[in-house]
Amino acid sequence: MFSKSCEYGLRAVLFIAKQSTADTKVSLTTISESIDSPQAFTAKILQQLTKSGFVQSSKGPYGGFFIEKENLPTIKLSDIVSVLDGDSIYTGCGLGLHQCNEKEPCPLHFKFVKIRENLKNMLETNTLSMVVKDMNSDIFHLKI
Amino acid sequence: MFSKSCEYGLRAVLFIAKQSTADTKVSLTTISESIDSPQAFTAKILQQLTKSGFVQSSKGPYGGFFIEKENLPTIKLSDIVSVLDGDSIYTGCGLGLHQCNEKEPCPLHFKFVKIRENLKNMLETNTLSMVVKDMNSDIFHLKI
DNA sequence: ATAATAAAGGATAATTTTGTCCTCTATTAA
DNA sequence: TTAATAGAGGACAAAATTATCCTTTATTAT
Ligand code: FES
Ligand code: FES
Repeated sequence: MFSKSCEYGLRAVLFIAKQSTADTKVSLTTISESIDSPQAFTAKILQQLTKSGFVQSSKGPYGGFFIEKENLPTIKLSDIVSVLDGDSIYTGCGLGLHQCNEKEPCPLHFKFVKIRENLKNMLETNTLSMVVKDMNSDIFHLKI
Repeated sequence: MFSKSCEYGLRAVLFIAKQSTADTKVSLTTISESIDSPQAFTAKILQQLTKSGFVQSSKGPYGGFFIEKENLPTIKLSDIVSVLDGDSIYTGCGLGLHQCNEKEPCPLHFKFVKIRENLKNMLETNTLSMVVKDMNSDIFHLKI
């Protein structure tokens, strides 16, 4: 469904978001150990997310990655997915036709659209605050 | 959502299925031109589908690919997807955790499961006959 | 039998994705 | 001002996916 980059990215963002509710910055090492992802690769992904402004970073001792608390309610999961995987998952044809539209649809278009809309809706209605709140229940995991 | 192999495979199967309702065998060349896919690559995909029994083939002049008419109502889209992409799309964790289950779910598990079930249900309830029937309406395309 | 047709299959290549390594830059504390 | 820490970024490497080429095998008509 998502690329590895996007999977790692979402897990990293959720981890950072959770820590940020307690004003805790987290280092790359902590992140990659906590979400069980390849460290250097995760660094690249976090670079994209900091460039796009959804994640903040600070260098040097006591530095690390964090998300501004006031942004947690406004950042949607779809924002992260868009940065890392683009929006072909929302707009692309499920059968790989070059353009997806109702005028020249593939035979599965109207069936795919429903599923795509479900996914889009789920990712757009869930903000980081909302997911982090769930994560207070300790049944949820970001690794293994 | 699907790999290129699976996209080409589904398009090829739908094309073959449509022709098979008129007892017409189709050659690789015809298929790849009709669905706008790389010919040699499509051949590999069709090999997998013939090995797995969903598609038939015959060599030599007047040969080509076809699907037994009586199988059209029983072959589901999910059968094709399983052959070409496996079933990780049905059972894998959306955030890439090694195992997806309700005991140690990722924070998006219960949201993902709904979407996965929608997709699974769509692919399992649509047989080749059903999709081919739609394809009689000439608004549907398999290329461009 | 022979030539033509068409799929099967092996080997290889190109491209994309995934992943690593090393140096540079910024920040902090001592 | 120096040493230590931590992200940024460039170069490179491995692996997986996508794609091509060529030979072999089977079938058909002549
Ligand atoms: S054209 Fe295929 S999903 Fe819209
Ligand atoms: S554990 Fe992530 S989707 Fe089930």
